[in-house]
Amino acid sequence: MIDFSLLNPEQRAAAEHVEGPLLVFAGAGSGKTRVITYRIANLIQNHRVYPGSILAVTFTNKAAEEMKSRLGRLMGDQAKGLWVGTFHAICARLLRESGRVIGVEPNFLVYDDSDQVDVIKQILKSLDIDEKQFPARQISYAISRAKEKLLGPEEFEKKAFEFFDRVVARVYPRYQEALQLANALDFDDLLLKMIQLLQHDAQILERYQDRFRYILIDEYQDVNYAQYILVQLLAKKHHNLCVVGDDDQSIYSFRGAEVELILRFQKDYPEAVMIRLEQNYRSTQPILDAAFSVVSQNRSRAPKRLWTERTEGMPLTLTRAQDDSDEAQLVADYLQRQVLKGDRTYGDFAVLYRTNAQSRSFEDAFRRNRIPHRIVGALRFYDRKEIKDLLAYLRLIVNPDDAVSFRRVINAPPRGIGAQTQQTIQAHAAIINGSLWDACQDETFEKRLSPRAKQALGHFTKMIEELRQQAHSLSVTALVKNALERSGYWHHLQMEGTTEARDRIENLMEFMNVVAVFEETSEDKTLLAFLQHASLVSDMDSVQEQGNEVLLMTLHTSKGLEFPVVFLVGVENGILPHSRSETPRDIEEERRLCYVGMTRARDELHILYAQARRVYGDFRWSQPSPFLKALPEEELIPLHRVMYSSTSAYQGISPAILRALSQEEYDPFTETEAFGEERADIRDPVSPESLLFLPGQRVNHAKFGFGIVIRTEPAAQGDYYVTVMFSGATGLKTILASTGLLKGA
DNA sequence: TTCAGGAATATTTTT
DNA sequence: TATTCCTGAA
Repeated sequence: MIDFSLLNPEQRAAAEHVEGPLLVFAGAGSGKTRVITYRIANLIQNHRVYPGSILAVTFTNKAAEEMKSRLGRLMGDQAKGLWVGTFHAICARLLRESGRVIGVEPNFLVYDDSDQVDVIKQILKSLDIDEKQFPARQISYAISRAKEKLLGPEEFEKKAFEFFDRVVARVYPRYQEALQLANALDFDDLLLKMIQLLQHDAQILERYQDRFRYILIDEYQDVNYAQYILVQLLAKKHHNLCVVGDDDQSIYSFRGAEVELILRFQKDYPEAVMIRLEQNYRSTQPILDAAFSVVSQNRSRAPKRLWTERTEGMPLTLTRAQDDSDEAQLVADYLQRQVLKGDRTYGDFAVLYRTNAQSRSFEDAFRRNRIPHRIVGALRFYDRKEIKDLLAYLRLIVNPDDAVSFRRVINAPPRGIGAQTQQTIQAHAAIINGSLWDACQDETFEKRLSPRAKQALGHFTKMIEELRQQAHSLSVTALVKNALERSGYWHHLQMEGTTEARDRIENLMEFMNVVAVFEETSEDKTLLAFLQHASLVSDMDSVQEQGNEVLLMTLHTSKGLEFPVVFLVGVENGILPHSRSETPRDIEEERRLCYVGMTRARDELHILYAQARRVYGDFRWSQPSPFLKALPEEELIPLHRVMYSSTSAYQGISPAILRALSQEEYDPFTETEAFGEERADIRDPVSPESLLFLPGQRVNHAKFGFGIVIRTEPAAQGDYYVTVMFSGATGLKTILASTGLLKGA
């Protein structure tokens, strides 16, 4: 039996809802996943719903995994047979099951964005369109947006009036043909084809409607139009649709997400029950208040406000830094102190920023200060060149007609098949109206090549052909090994001997681990199954294990996570909101981004901005973000005040006391005083250089002379002991940092 | 064919 | 400032 007593009344109402549409507004940290899992458990255990008739859709694999494991914990084997997965994974699975009737072969592979761009580049070349004027990326983006709106090439063509769109309209149909030829679907196609399938065949539609009697969509504020239509189709018959989301956390409109769709839910389903989860189990009240004051400036949002039982808490800090490196140094100083005092460990902190480029100054500062840290999500595992190359080999083994993979590996590593030869292949393929692979196999083709190229190409095709043969008998692990060896890829990397090559080799070995795990856990152990699996998981959760390190990430990647202490940095006009956001709609999304960042914080939230920063090389002045004007000013203190106050137990002390610690009133919006002066003024009494000692550092003592710091350990009252090895006969001594007898040397 | 150096370019990125 | 992509010389 499920114990509902752990839920608050609203959570419980949502979890106990059985029939009919349900809309749950689940604010940040409101226990959303708990509600979802309890509701599913309730359906199965108390209402005898067959697990296989429940469909739970998420946006990320991580969320899907999380849900599965929590369901498993809650009810063990009873959760078996549930459909839990991302939109894309579920569509892929269903299309393999019954996509044939609309011409989708079950062995299709999925093209990711860089594959798309590659295809489009080729098309641009063949159409003689200038890539400078019409970048492949932008065209691919335009096609993707069209598909999200369910516009096929013909429909798009009819609506394409602008110059750029006219070009897109020429590329789009060819792009589709190219995918068809390679038996590939892109991410958007997975949804598009699924919808086509359901609209094409009433029987199949009804079969799926009956199969998925209970549908649950997580993060509903992020659905795009295609996903919305798909959900409508599936839920049409039984109306047992539960959507969970938070319009305040909609930050993916550039990927096609439409907030309006969650706000419209009650119009779509007038009988829908609406529940708001407003109790927050994560942050302190000051943090929630500040976050609310920011996001409530938005005009288009459903009314709601988070509250918590954690009414006491450290007030936010708002700090103006001199420039970006000063900003990073301030953060480094602050967190280093907390760790030295024993109040926190490195893993308690997260630095959140708007753009990836901002990570640089923090990396520099953290490295300088020997602060363990990790940048999250900058380069995804499957986006690495070596991994993509290897995957291309594997895809080519499964399907030699895959043009993208063919081009990718034909000369990687360099094997003497250069641009000239590749062009010849391309041209011949066009003549015989076949794939690149077909062209190489064609008898009349060889005459067109130089002997040298002929030999090189012969080696290549023979190698692929042999690997293809082996695919029937060998395990994926063995195939991967063979592919790396036979292709010369492995050897090539080994020869290079650079650190970079070493990294690549390491990544490839990590990849082999992934393969091994797949072979252990998957039922279908074929290479095809592996590729299909790999194309839908990008983040590789397995290598993301936590260490005790400060995490750095963009605001986007921070969604769904939480940290004891959050530094929200670079909160400046032009960065947050970003200068590229123009319309009021854009600005509202930027504000939500700010809100998402703020609500990641459990105990402490520190907001920083710089007066100037280096942008693409040159210095530029910045202004604080207009979003900050919404913050309750009387609650704000700059970080220096907290840092250099003699009170160690800053946690839990009242805002009044903290304010009293500061000598003067602090107004974050006046730009009058010279910052340098203010800074010196604050730092002088106890500058960080004089109090912060790290192992390995050289120091000078008033009496003992020179020495090297061996270790530091927390003492009372925020102070700490520094153990130093002094030169000469003095040897080891332990000195209390606050005595001020030690100086950096 | 390859590789080195110069020009162009630089939000966010669940799948 | 860094990175990527493209062009021209060896």
